Amino acid sequence: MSDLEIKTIPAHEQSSQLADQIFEPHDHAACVSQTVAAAEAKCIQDRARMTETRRKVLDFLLEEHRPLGAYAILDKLGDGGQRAQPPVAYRALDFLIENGLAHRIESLNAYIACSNPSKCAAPTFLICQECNLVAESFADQHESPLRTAADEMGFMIERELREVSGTCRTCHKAAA
Amino acid sequence: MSDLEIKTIPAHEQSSQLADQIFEPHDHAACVSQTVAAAEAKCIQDRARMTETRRKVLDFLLEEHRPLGAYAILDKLGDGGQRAQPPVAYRALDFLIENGLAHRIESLNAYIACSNPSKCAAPTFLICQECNLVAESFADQHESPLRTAADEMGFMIERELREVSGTCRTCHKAAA
DNA sequence: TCCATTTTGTAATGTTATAACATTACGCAA
DNA sequence: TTGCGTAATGTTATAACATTACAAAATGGA
Repeated sequence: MSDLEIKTIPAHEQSSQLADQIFEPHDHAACVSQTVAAAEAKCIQDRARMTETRRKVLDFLLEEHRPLGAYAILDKLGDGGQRAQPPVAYRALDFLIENGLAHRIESLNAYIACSNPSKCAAPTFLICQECNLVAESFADQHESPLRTAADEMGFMIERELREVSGTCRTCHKAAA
Repeated sequence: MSDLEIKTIPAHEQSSQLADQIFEPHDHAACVSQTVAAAEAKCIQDRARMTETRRKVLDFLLEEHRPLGAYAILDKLGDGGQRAQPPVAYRALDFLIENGLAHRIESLNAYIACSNPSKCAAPTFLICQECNLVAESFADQHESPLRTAADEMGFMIERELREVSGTCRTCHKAAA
């Protein structure tokens, strides 16, 4: 752990983790335990089984707010010994994604834990190209110009993918 | 060519090809020649070289409003004979993308010709999961909730990726 | 014409993802 | 506790997508 100054977030605010806290020093242990708790609650509610492999993969994804490639996950699963086979990681990832506990970042071919399993739907990702941290924005997208355009042409939206790359405030300040 | 009814689009409107025309029968020959003309003009303007391979790849991408995978392009380049090596396709695609003549659809790992090289910036893709057609929407995104959220947290946007999957009007009607 | 730069050809390799099928573990009811 | 059905995992093979490296050829300008 670093000895940077840590912001403490009141418990009642933690469940609505703001995207920009990701890009700054924060109480990450709390961040993890809170997300794990939400994930477990969601599994119980949805009668989904959180097995050992799935749990491990979720833990790996939660280590940092940085996406992991499938093969990085396999390496971690192998842990120095023999590396697990691809389907092991992909199946766990499929489970986590189907149950809203993780997301795939299409522009990076990589995966990240959902930072708020209880209220996440159609998230937007903010990807900092400097520090590689990725935050989820929960900004309401119901009124987006895109939805209006789709509506007008009779296009039924099923899945919406939004990924934004750029520079976070912290990295931008550092560069100046 | 099919003998479906064709809509003729006045020349002065062709340069602002509407996304929903993609999903319906339209004068595709005009569509192609118009886009090729715009692409050539852009190359001259930007002092970019439209070589034979690049031209072929652009032609392949223009055949239909459907994305092509890199290896499909390689097959077409080989044309029954020996298949070209991956870098041949990827270099041509890089060129086309850098010069705004083609786009990569991240959620499909595939590529599509830009339907309006002269005015395309930060497009949104509408992907029909039934017919696999992909349209670009040029809806203005300057006022999106996402931009506001990014602004507020000091995140500098460099690249914006928007891909929407669903069902186009034509396929939706057909299903009913 | 010569030089510098861009483009092309080709081989090798790396990375990501799925298919197919055997085996094991788990939840539950008899 | 046993047996059964389902879910999950292990394993092998392969498909699909992408990059690196380097030599040869073409191109355009001095």
